[in-house]
Amino acid sequence: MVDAAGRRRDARQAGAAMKSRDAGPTLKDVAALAGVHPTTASRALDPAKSHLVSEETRQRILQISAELGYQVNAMARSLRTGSSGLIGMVVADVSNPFLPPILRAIEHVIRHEGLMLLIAETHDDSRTMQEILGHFARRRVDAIILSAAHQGDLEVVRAAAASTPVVLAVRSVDGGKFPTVTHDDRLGGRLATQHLVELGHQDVAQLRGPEDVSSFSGRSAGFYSVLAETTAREVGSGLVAASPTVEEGRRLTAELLAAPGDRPTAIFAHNDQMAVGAMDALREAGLSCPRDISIVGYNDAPLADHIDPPLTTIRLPAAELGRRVARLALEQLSEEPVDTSTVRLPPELVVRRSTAPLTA
Amino acid sequence: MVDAAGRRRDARQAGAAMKSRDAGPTLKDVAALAGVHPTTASRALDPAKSHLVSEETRQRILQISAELGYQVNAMARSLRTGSSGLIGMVVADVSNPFLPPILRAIEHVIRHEGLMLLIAETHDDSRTMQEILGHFARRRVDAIILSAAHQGDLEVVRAAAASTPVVLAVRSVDGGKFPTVTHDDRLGGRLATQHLVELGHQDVAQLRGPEDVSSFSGRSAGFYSVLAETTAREVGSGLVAASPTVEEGRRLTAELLAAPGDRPTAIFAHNDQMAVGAMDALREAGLSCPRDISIVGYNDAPLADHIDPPLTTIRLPAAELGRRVARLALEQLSEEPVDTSTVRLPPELVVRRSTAPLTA
DNA sequence: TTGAAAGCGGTACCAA
DNA sequence: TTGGTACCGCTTTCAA
Repeated sequence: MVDAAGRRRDARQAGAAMKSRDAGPTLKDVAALAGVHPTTASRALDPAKSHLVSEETRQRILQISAELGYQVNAMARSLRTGSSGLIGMVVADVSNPFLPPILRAIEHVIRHEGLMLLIAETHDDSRTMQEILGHFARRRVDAIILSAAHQGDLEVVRAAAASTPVVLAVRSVDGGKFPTVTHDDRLGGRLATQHLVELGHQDVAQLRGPEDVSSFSGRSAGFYSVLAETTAREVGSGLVAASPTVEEGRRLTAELLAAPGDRPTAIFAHNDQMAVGAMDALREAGLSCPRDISIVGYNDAPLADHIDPPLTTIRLPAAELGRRVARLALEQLSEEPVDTSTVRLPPELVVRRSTAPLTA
Repeated sequence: MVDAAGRRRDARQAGAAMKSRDAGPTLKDVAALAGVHPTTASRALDPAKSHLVSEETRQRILQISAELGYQVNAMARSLRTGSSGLIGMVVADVSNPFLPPILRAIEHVIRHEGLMLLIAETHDDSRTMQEILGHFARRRVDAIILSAAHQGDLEVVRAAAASTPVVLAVRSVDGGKFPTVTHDDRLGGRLATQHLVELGHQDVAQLRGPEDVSSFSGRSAGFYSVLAETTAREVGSGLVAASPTVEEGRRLTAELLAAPGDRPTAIFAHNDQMAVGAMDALREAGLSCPRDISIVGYNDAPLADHIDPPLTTIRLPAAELGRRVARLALEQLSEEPVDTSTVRLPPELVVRRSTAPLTA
């Protein structure tokens, strides 16, 4: 067996039988076997420049490259060209059911352009986010898609944006000038609340997510904007979940039901998990949904249509959002002037059986 | 404003106002400002070697580095050291609900070691998988975690493993010698089927996932192994889903119910989505679960405990599986002899209300 | 159409 | 403890 490179093989003699995987052919190897200069080999293998090489030598190089199983070293290339071909994506939590469809759309667009997506989770921890942004900076990602921002992260995001283009997805940040694609949480909150009011409900509660996340503050704003236009009123205003989980939804609702004073006849939960938790709490209190209390969720999570009762909820335009975010991120790669406006896609109301007219 | 590097700034004059983000300080800049050789700066910034530098100069270098906001160029470093610090993870579909907890565990371990996880989806398409493996190869990932393999991918995986250590997760591949961590699908299939048989069911059907995926063939094997030990028999053996979705579960079950001959009194669905689809089909046929037919799912997806009726299912040891996979992948980075044995973690049965004793 | 030289930003190795 | 040199693998620029 001929060793094209003839380097580093002595290690075999010295050490114990090492895996032979370490080396891998380089462009130099390909060039040597083809009897050309590395530059020529480089040109032949680059579709954008292969026209500079005679058809004959091009074919020879291509064939040898294939025979050797040559794969360019992306790090060497990136170092030289200044572009890593990586887009960094920061999410709060992959298991949040609205994310996968968005990720899928983004990845589709990104990979179509020959780039790769680097995904990392913050678990809504600001320090973790900073760590991740550091990683991304060191890897010289070409752009960052950030869908894990809290309002308090403004300065951190600004710092990251100083060295790498940043696009905000899903969650916006006030005060910064970042290109953003989200969906209209305020409208979503309005749709949910309006639906309840139209069903005749006058005593409405909401289960709020953390208010320093734009998604949740937007939903709250929508909720209040509808109340302001009607005679309906909020019951129990302090219901903010530390994290918007099933368990928190259950706990907050149990508190709400146990509190003295009026009981709501409808609840707007800021996501489906909390809505489901609310259902649990009702059941434990001997109440029934929707007979005693109507519930609206948010996100239209998988199986939300199969729970008992099927959940009325708000659906996001996930695929469209993902595509837009990806395209926006790609636009940042060119030297064009950056559009820092915010795109807000409209969500829609999905009516199922967890909501019903108020029974006098 | 002083430019430490003094390079490439003329571009500003020439072109239109460009983003000033392109440059970023280099090690050379740090060294120059600190009045030392780049080598010394490199050592000072590497915790493993900073003891080779006098405390005084070390502090100076650290401070200047911080002031400049210096971030090492990971590509340059990797090129020289031969290690990219990336682990490539190939999954079939991020939205598959059993994945996020596994990803989380893997990411936790990986990031703890200072590495990053590169995640890509195949959508169960073999060509896409090859593309992804190509990407990973070019980026010189230090190891690949593959949880998207089909039995037919043996050669492709082997090829990838020739240049990069590969660890199989969740799905195993017959015939190759790859270190593997999965859970025991055969046992899971047995637990589900045994549960049904113990409830008195004699006419049992299964909704099978694609049989070229080890997860599903394992579950089938478990199913049949229990039948062979009892007097129970399978109803309608040809029920293989093209993809294991709610809709496919509904369709196959509708077919099953419409077929002439005996009707099963229990169904083992190879995942929760198909189980839910089966429930839909029952309802459409005017039947009730579990009164007429008991149903067992697989994976214990989020909200599986809240659907109507709450789903009896099999739960995977996701976090443990993720940790093991990650550790196994990290082990491959050292030159140790590789352990190619397969670890199979035990799943557990979660009994809810979609299964009930056979009513004579 | 091809080649030569330089350099991207670091680190390994050896010398001082 | 510090510096000098070479080089990781590729692409760019300029010359032939």
